[in-house]
Amino acid sequence: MARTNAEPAVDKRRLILDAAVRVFARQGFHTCRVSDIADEAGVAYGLVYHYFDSKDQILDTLFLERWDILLRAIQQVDAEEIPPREKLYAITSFIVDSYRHDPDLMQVIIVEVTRAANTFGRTHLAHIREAYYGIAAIVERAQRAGTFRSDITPDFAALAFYGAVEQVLTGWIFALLPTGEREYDQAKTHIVETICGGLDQTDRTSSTAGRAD
Amino acid sequence: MARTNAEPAVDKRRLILDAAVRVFARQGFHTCRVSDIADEAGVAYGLVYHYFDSKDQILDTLFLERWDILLRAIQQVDAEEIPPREKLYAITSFIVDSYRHDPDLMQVIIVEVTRAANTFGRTHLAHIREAYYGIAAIVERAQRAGTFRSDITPDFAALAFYGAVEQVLTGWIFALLPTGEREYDQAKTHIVETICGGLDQTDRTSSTAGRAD
Amino acid sequence: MARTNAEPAVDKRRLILDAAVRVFARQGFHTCRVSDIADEAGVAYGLVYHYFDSKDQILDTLFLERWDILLRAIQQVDAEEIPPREKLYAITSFIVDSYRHDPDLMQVIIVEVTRAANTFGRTHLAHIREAYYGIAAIVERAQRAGTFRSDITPDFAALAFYGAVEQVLTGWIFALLPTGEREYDQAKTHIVETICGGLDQTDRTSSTAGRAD
Amino acid sequence: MARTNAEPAVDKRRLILDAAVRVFARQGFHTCRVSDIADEAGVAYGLVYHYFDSKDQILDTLFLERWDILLRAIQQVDAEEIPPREKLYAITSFIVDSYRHDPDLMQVIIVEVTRAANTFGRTHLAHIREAYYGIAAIVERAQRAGTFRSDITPDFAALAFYGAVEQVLTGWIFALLPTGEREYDQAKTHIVETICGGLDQTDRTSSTAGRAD
DNA sequence: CATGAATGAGACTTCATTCAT
DNA sequence: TATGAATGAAGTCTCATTCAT
Repeated sequence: MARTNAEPAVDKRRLILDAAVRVFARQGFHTCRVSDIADEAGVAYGLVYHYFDSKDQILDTLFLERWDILLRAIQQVDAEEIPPREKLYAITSFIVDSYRHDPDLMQVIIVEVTRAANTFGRTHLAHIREAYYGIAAIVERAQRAGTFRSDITPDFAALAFYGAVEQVLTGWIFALLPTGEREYDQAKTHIVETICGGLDQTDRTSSTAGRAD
Repeated sequence: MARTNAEPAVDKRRLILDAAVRVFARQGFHTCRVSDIADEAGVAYGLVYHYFDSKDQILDTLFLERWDILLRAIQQVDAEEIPPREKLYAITSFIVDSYRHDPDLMQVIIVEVTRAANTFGRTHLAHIREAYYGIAAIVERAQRAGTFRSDITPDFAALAFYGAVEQVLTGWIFALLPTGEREYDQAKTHIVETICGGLDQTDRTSSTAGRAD
Repeated sequence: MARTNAEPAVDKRRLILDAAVRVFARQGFHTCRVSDIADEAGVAYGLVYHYFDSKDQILDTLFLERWDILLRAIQQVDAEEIPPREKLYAITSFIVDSYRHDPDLMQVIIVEVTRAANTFGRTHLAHIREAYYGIAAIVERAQRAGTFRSDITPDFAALAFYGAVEQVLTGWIFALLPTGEREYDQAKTHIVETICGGLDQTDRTSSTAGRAD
Repeated sequence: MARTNAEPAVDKRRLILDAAVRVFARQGFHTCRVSDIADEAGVAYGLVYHYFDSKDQILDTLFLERWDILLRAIQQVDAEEIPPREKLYAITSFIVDSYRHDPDLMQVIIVEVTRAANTFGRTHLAHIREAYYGIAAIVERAQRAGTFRSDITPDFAALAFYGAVEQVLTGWIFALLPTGEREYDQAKTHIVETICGGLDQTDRTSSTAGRAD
């Protein structure tokens, strides 16, 4: 008779989603069973199907929730009046911080969706592509402004940039690269430096927005 | 009475491997059944298990066969006395040409192994890592020679470089980028230009070994 | 609105076990399929795996359930203050009555476990051995009391006794011996008479606890 | 051009049978594959099927070869003019010595045929039964001669006797009883003593044909 | 006789999803 | 909402047997 308002004590739907993140990260989407998620969330098996139509839909939900935030971030960054290099830095920073704050979720999104080209990657190709387009738009504008070289197509540049970022995150996920606060911040600079400045030794007087460490 | 030597008329094992490449590329590893491979190869179901212990082992075999060739190519390139930028170009060229000559096989390797971080990628992590190390070694040497900047770790640079290459191939596989002879050759230059020269507009008089288009 | 307690209308697990007894007895463990059990029980295929990990585990469960009862019976008999011959009679009686009351179950236990030395018999050797030990303990005590001769080791006597009992049941199972209420009761006496009294003609004034027929 | 007579250098058929005995004893009939037998025999896979119609037939052959020898031995024993107790001793002795001389073969016959009631035991029931009948005939004659008691049917006595023998062999096979030359000889006496003399303590002046140890 | 590659039916087990309560 | 028992389709792998050489 207590709680009479509509708000439930706990949002079971959220409970399930959060549990799914942990389970997917730990066991992988295909290897885990729906019962593992229910167990992790501490809810009954059937309740998962009360809130979600399928196991797939849980991952879809997790991905879309987060990816939309990323897309909006990219758009927002592009709208700002800052140099393109800073825009790319901002995007890199957003992604890296996303991993820093919730490594499980980002691992799931990258490993199970973005890199899972044959399954969810294919399903969400349109969404994923939008991120590329957003980045390509930044590149294109920079090219028109003369800040970026024009002999590399924006699409291509966007792919290379995103590929580098994703690979670095994959490196963290699979312990190919050291992790840590310092590494995360360095990575932001290094990615942008690599993609914008290139690996070649040149006379460098300015660095990425003074963030060089 | 012809063929009297021990060589069989057709190498059924090879037949199965080649069929598996087509089936994996078309349907994906997890989606296809072993019978699909047998049907595609035109052999009996059981023969697949005569030559391979499991469905997994078929993919393992395909991956290892090809990946070892890549690893050797990287080592060979590193041993040559050419500028680091040309080394990276040679590696990129090798990978892109591999895709050009057998897109199905490269698709399978990338989509089902290299990017399938939670399944085969994990199994073959050690092999995959060796490619990174090979590239990192090239970067490191270039840094010591003063040709590459030294503020980006070789491991990091290798990951970014390989990430860009793989993402471009993924772009072709999923039609995010246009394909074609011209595109393949351009991609080689662009990847190296992006990673080595950077996206920034600078005074560029020389390009990658005269291969600029 | 009737049944409101947690007790299910029918215990499906029990339903499956009982069906398995009938199927194993009719077709043999190796010859039957899991679907045969499910069909016999009138449940879905998957439910069998909801309650049991494997087909093997079903047989294990059936065996262990029943064998533990036998072991307890042997222990109980040994604890009583009756002559050793009566103890052996009680054990024989218990086994024979088990067969009388549920011939299918006893057939399964004997044919598929106890006599299946290479498969389940090996798995449950420790349990089976315990029965021998229990019988051997009775023999040993009788030898110390001077009731049984001491030149035959208890282990050996136990094996011979159990072997005779099991062979008689096998005789019933495979129609080598006539079955029926009368035969079951006679068998009890005859087994004990044979093992304790021997086949030799002697001056016999007393028989097994007055149960001679 | 050497060996021109019809006799082959080695009897491959025998080679296969002997190998099968070892493989069946080691791995069990159901657990081993036909290729295991071929490997053990050092012959090609297909040759097994040149000499035998099926895997089953190999076991059938092994069993029948040996069992016929046993049946003949029983008949021969029964034909002799010796006391029934000595007849049973002779049969026991024959079986125990068979195990002593070729434990693998006897293990296979007992474990895979005689005790495998649901598979080969059923197939060869008629043959197995003949052994019981042979023993029962001895008992019956002894009953008519007044040497054996008449209140136990010959069939029943035969089953009990054979059951005890088989169980003792099973005890050796599965290490429930100690093995060794001494144990084998003692077992002969003990089995006959148990079945003929009984476990009861009585005034015993004569033992089994002076073979008591 | 001898070889071993080739065949293909068969059975277990998994697990996402449904549904009655 | 909440529960978890019930469903059944799907796919891998085994291995006895056949057959071309």
